[in-house]
Amino acid sequence: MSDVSVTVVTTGQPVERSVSSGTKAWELFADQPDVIAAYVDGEPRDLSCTLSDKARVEGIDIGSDAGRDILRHSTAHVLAQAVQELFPDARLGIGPPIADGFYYDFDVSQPFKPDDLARIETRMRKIIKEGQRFSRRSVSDDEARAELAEEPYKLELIGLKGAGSSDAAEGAAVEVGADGLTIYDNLKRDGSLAWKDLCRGPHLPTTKRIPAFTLTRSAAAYWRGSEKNKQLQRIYGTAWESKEAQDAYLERLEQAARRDHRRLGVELDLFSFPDEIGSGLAIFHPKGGVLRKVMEDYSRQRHVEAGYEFVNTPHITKGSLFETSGHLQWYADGMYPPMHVDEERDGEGKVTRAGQDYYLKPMNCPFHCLLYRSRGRSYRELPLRMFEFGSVYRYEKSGVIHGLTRVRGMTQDDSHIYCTEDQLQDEIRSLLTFVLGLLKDYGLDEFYLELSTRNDEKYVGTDEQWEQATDALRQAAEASGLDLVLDPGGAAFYAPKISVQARDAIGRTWQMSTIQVDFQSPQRFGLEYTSSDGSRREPYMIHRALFGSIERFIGVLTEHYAGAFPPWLAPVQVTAIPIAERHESYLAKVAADLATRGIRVDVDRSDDRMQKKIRNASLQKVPFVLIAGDRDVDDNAVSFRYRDGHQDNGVPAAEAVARIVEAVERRVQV
RNA sequence: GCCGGCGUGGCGCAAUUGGUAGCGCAUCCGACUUGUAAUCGGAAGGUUAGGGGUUCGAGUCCCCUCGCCGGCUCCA
Repeated sequence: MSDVSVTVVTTGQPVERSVSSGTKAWELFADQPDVIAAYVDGEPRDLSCTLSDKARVEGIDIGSDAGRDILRHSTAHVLAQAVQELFPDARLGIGPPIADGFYYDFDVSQPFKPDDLARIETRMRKIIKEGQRFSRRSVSDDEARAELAEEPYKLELIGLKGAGSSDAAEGAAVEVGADGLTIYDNLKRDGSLAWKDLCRGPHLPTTKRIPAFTLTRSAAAYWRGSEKNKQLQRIYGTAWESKEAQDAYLERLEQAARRDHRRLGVELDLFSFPDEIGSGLAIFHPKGGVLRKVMEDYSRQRHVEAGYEFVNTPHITKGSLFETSGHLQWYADGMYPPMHVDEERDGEGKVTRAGQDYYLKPMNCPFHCLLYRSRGRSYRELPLRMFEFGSVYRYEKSGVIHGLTRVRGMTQDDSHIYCTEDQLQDEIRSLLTFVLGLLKDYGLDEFYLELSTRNDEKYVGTDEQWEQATDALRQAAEASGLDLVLDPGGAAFYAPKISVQARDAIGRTWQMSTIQVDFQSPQRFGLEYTSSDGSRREPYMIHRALFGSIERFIGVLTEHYAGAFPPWLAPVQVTAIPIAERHESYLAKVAADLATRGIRVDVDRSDDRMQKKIRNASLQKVPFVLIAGDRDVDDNAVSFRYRDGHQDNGVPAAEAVARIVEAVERRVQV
């Protein structure tokens, strides 16, 4: 038996090894139980693959990103096997790994019920216990078609194989690679076939190598992600390299649930959604109202400094405005239906006076275009920056409404900038700086940008216009130095956009600000200005919202801070707690001092015990708790208690006031 | 919009096979006045989301509407 030479890479160190011909990858890693697959010349492969001469082999650890993907993908296979054993009529969709888990789609006559998930999970554990081997074999297209004759969705994927991955469903790449087709057989200990699936692989060596998994939920999902297709039943699950890793993940989910803004909105008395008003329509309670006011006030101040002019426009308009803008053509479904007014009829019901359709506005831009057009404009007044907290109403589909982050009524911090071609680039760049600076002031400081380009099936305007607008945005985005991610086809019908994505305290990203360069609206509204040479020109228009909407931004910040807002945003900044009733008047004086400095302070005069008052202030996440008893009164001092429980006792009252005022003014977190 | 789940006082939860709606917190009243996350006692509060049906009897079963939750699709 001849030897072959392979290079084994462990922790970055390549080592040449000579092994006998026919050696399989697993033999190199026999002493490394965490290695479940290997890169062979850069390609992920099963450990059962045979190594060729000069191969470069690197083990894939089950706990690495690549390893977890393989683990989860293999677990998805076990799920599918269990489902087909329990529900023989179930047809297979696709089953890829996803962030933190996996799913598999099935076409079944009856949607899965919660009880079914429990049964399926039990069956999966049985399969795992059996230690079935994942065995790979190559097949021709015709062989695959013959073997998978009962699986119409797999056949469809085979048919798509050559068509380019963009046509296939997201996640389908794990089933069908660019190369030849492969089928994975699940073999029992005795070598008999338990199950098989079309799959590119690689997989774990055996089902026994799944250390921890759980099925999380079932839901419907459209085949290949299109509403036009049939809905399949999707089962989601998660799988981890150890029980501990899975527990940590489940704990993270619980932590995330605890900072859910919908829950905190109730607990902190910030806002609510009374059924009587309607879905997706929030009311802000006094504490949420203060938060909102502070956010708006600061935003207004920054807009004044940045040279914006403040405008105001109504909530409703005749439909013709949105015919001009094109919104009725493209987004009528997303608008509240019109109010038909002023129509008159005679006794026989015959219309004697035609009525008018009024719409709730879903956008502010057409109004701002009218504002621009209200008189002749000179190049001297450009760039003209109009700002408005504009309330808009969108008839979002019932299934998408979610707390404050997806609502039907919202207030945008909306702005439209009209400028010359020469000013466009500078304007976008300074806007980006402005946006990022503002978001940082609110405590978000990790960003990347997304560039959404034309949707070829939904747009107006010429190729040149789109190219120019997209280039302008791309250049500004690249100049920002932030990571830029492409979102092909993600633009609105009238303009490409840059969106600022912000990462929150637990690593989730949220789309915040958007900046769009629009050539269409100025044209549709016939906007122009007189240039220095006396000619009439069409201005460029930039749409931008920094918060997106105030509602959404409050939702995001609530989750980012888990309700523990920095002092400048906190609805109640200070709660003063007397040790006993006789200390109330002393604290009232300190509180009055704070109040004159603009601090939002409450003295807790309830007849609860002071321990209870501390608990209440903690639950309300008040940044500063000031406590005073005999010792403090005698020393004209107060004792600080911070949200993390740490103490700072005997602080002179004047210093305490100064400390609080400074924290608020500097907008720091405490 | 689609699929599934759910809907009990302000909030969080109970109510055996259909058999007279309970608890904790919050609220109100009273007592207590205490140095760092829940003092004690009492009172009040619900047409069980709304409507219809089955039944001697419905919070429990069936239908419709509304709303919420989890996904999918969508998001100007």
